[in-house]
Amino acid sequence: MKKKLSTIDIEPVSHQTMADIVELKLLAFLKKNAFKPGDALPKEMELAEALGVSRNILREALSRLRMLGMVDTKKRRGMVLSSPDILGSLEKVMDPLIIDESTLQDFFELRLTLEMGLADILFIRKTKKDIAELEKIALAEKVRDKNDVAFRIKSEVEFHGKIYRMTGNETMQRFQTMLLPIFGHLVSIEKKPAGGKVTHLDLVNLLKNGSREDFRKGMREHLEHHFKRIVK
Amino acid sequence: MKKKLSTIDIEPVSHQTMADIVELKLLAFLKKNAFKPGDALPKEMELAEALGVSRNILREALSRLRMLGMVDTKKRRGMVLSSPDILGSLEKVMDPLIIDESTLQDFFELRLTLEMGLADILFIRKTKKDIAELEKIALAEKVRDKNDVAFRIKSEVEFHGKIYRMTGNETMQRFQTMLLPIFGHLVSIEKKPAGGKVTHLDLVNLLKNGSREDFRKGMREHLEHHFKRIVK
DNA sequence: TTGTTAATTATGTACTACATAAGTATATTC
DNA sequence: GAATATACTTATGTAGTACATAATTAACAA
Repeated sequence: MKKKLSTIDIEPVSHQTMADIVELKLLAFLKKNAFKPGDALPKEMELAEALGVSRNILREALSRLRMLGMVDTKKRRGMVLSSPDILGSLEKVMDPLIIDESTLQDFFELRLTLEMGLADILFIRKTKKDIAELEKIALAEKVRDKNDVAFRIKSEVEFHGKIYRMTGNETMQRFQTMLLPIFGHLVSIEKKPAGGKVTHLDLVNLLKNGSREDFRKGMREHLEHHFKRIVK
Repeated sequence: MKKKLSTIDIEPVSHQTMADIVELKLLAFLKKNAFKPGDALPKEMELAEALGVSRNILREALSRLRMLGMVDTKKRRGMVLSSPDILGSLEKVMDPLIIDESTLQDFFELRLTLEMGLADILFIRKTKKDIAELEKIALAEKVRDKNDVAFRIKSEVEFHGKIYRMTGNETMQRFQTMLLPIFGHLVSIEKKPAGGKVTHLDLVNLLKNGSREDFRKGMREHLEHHFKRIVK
């Protein structure tokens, strides 16, 4: 699915460098030995010798694992395996400008899918307090000029962001925040004032008084505009 | 939310190394100059000098970007920015053994949310051929012993994997594949024979003859067992 | 026990040297 | 003159050495 720059659709020969290989070997080493977070790793020199590469190369590979948050290193003390920050690397790469079109579309759909699936968790975790806050956001829109594009976008982000926060799922939340630029990038081209028949306020009321399914149907209507973008 | 190994919940002082800083500076440099895939980057020595670090350090940072698939380097030709493989880094880190419990739970919920949201795209993209293949998978389960755990798991993976493939969304598909080990890890503890009142075959029929909402309700029933795991 | 100092050591950074592959220019052949 | 072969150049890939730095340990003093 990855779009090639050239017209010839052929995979270039893989240029595996030593760092690439060492990285894979380290990952395999960690999995094979069932290392757990907190476990101490061998010293750089020991690893380098065992792998038969220079300390330079080893450090390039280690640097990658460090970036992923998989290993922590402290001077003198050595290296320890740690719980990686899963989404950290994703965040670094999430730039609409360098992601190819087809993947952008994929993420767009992924976000819509999430939004449609939120109802279940939402109805398990929703609290009166959260709903009140959400309502406040929705109400603030009423008093504003509907043609104020900047405000509309800000409000849109705020509302849906709040919904994700209401799930209590930090990962989901981060994921959504990460997807925002993509969403913005894709819909920025559109000129329509967006928003379907179901408003944010309607959604709040469905969350308050409606059923899970009612809310979901409302959300679907609300997102109808975006679903138009999905083609067979 | 990140669980600490120690009982003392305090953030350790950040040990930013030169490689960390250079990595960030490079990312900022790329974004600021609005580099697009295919654009040529300055040479290593030029970058190193501009940043005031040794070539070693620069290469550690570049190695990270290379891993992310953001830059491609060829001898003599230099470096070019490229469309990163977004999920590539995620796949490397997705190891249930080293991910902390709370994040695992988050991903579990994320997967359920996706599954519940799939109906919309599914009903846009479904084809007779795909449904027939899905039915074949579901039918194969009938003739097998229900206590054959290995087969049950394999079939479960196959069925839901097929559903994701039916979306035509490669990213979503990869994402699901990536989440499988986590799912497996979390449900491996359970002894129940899983499976709610709605079977795979029921889902196939709903996909064939039912509405979007019918299918979604069926899916919810089918996953009810898993939703039990989600607590307030 | 507490506090200070010195020695130790593994990581962090810099620098040099050379190998290698991929362009570029030159020379050769027909 | 076009095509091929050759030598040259250059930027990345890898190796090795040297030293700075911070954290740990040990020894010692108050």
